[in-house]
Amino acid sequence: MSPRTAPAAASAPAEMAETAEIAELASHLRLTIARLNRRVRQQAAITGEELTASSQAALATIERLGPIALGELAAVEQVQPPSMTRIVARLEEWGYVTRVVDPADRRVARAAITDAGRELLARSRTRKEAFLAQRVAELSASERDLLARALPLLERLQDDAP
Amino acid sequence: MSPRTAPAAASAPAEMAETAEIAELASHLRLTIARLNRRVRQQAAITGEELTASSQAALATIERLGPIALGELAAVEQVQPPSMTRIVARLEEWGYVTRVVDPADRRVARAAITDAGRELLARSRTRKEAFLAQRVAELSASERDLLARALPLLERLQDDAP
DNA sequence: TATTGTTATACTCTATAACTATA
DNA sequence: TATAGTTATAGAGTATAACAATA
Repeated sequence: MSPRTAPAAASAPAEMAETAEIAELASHLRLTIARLNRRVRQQAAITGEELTASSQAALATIERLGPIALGELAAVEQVQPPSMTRIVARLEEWGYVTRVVDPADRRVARAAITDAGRELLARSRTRKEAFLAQRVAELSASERDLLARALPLLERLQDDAP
Repeated sequence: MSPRTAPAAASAPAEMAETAEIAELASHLRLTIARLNRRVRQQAAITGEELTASSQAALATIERLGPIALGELAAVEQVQPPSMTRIVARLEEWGYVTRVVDPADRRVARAAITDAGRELLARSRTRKEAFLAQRVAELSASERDLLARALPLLERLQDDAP
């Protein structure tokens, strides 16, 4: 079974307190995520990061899921198809992906990563000069460990249909 | 002293591995934060959340730091002054804040929260129907605890000048 | 002159609606 | 007809540059 628990209602005092605590945590998380995201995006613009977070996330997914249909990619990345069309068009323009029409069903366009794309991802993953990496480096080892363990939870919060 | 450590360079093999791990963590964190933020924003738009994350974050800071000058508020929220002018103008329009000109220095405009603003914040903090709150509720108690402990770290990553 | 905030303008990201090509 | 993707268009959020008011 899954490690998730889903309280249906809050009746006893303890459960009500828990519900309030959950709502508070969610609210706090939302604000923190938004602020941190803004900060990172701004800093990336200033220091001339190579890709925006959306483009980089799409590229990472293209690398991970091989030649992937744009519709599927849009679903994975939680954006609408037209947005993904744009993102992939730009990645292609810059030489990080290629688009191949599926021979079996010529309506389908698949995106595949290029060597340049792979190099870019590898580079960004080891960029120790980037803003966020510098900040992470300022944490203690145990704090980084805590962050690393919390990361899968953040990913799960955004996953589709539980 | 602070619990932070800042390795100046990576010379020994162990340090190099650590540096790579830090960069990887930062990269992963960036992508996760961006995706989660996108998801939350999108969902908020769909379900008609009362305020966007930026506005709500600004409002929360106005509540916390009392009548605050717009420039200071912009610095705290990590946005440029013109952006904050817009955000506060909208909050004022909707009746959640008031703007008062500082009598001592009439160039300064201070934003203060209204009763309606306080009520809105309280409401949003206990909104258990919101997308993120539902997802957080699906975590186990120990997972929520982990998240709660990681949150201050995320806040510190975005703080100014280490 | 220097500082605080505003106005004017533009850019990026993303969405919805309408369209094209293929099945 | 139904589906995959694209084009056209619009809106939110934020930035920079130029400006006004006050010190």
